[in-house]
Amino acid sequence: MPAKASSERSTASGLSRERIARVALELADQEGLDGLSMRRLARELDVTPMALYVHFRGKDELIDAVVDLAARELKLPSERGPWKRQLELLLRELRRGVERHPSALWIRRERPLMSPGVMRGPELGMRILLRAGFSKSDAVAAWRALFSYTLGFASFSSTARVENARHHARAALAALPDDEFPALVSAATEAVDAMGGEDQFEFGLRCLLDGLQRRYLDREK
Amino acid sequence: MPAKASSERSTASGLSRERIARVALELADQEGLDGLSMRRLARELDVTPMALYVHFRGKDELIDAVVDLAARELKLPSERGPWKRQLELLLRELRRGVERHPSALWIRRERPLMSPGVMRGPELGMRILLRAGFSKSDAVAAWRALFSYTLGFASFSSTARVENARHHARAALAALPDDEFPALVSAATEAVDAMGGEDQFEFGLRCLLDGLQRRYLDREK
DNA sequence: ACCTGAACACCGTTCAAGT
DNA sequence: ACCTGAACACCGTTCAAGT
Repeated sequence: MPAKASSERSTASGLSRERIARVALELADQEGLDGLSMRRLARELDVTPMALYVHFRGKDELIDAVVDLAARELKLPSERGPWKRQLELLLRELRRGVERHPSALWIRRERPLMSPGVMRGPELGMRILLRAGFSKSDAVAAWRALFSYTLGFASFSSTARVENARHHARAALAALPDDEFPALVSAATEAVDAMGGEDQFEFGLRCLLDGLQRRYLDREK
Repeated sequence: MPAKASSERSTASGLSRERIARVALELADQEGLDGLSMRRLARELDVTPMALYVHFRGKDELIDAVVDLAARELKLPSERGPWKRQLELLLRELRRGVERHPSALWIRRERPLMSPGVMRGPELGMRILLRAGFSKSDAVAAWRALFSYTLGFASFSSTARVENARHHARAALAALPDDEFPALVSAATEAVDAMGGEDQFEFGLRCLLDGLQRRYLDREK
């Protein structure tokens, strides 16, 4: 019987694309992106490194599957209520997804991954914007801005990183010469306290949404 | 005589933190972040891998020096004119810096780097915001949003990546089932055309600045 | 102080072989 | 079709030794 390529049937040793990707995601979550190696993953699965190459062409393909898997976990919000509220919920969920699987974000470095799993978020975002009255190209621009802000915040202000980073930051800020960095030194306490909070994220997000509405929607009235 | 990228003559013992970091940055620019290895860098410098460890404790310390070097290249704008204009110029320059040295961005993954070189930008940003009338904690929040947006855009919408990515994106969007992704498929042309332009960046930036002004400054009047 | 050379414990991947 | 085992060309870093 011919098997579909994407079928999740497990073989004698219990290996399948599904299972490999899931264990790889767990491994990356626990040990960080550097901990996710083909050899380490094979060890985790009690299998030879080369066994993985039966299911994936190489590490890149495996990694794409891992990111897609992580993206599928997102619980997309319902499409009810004001458009700004819908986008808030969507981007909050996107950020929480990245928070859960930080390494999945850094995996998407050079090549843009556009598998169906990862495109569910963008699809919903575009739908909300189009329905709100944005033209196609305005909607694309608006989504781009919202998306950049959200992933940028998750990348450089993640709470996970912040917990480890806070004392480091405090020391680094204290070490800056205050004749050269007066603004930073004077606001050091505020800066450290403010690192990576969910509130900070939501506040910036609302500012961006306000601005988008003004520039794209209100101008025609 | 083999043509070297670096112009200055190196004597037999001409190794220094400065020179090592500069060659490392060139290497990362040319070959990507994966091309920057201690062994490869040593080969480039006609030296044993271990010679580098005389000047740097390890790869992490070297990499911090590389990022700091890249950050020092930024030509910060003058502090004249309206505050929104000043921030526009600053963040545009920040984005261009990342565009010039894409790998420097991805280096800052786990640990937050706060060397004097990289803090010049944040310092100026904070100064502008404080002078504009933002309170300390509002200024921190505002900078955080602007910074996240800028680096997020540079990370996920870089023109460098886009040139390589455009046809890939076109194919990937075309491959999405349009009953499941109606919004994306209908705006595919706009989405591909709009990828990573400088205009897109500036437009989103202005929206964010507008929103920040409304939420933080105008509310008190 | 500055650099070399050998060594250790890792990588991703190819290739030939086993079942 | 699925997996093993050995091999190749890489890593970062330690340690002892040379100058």
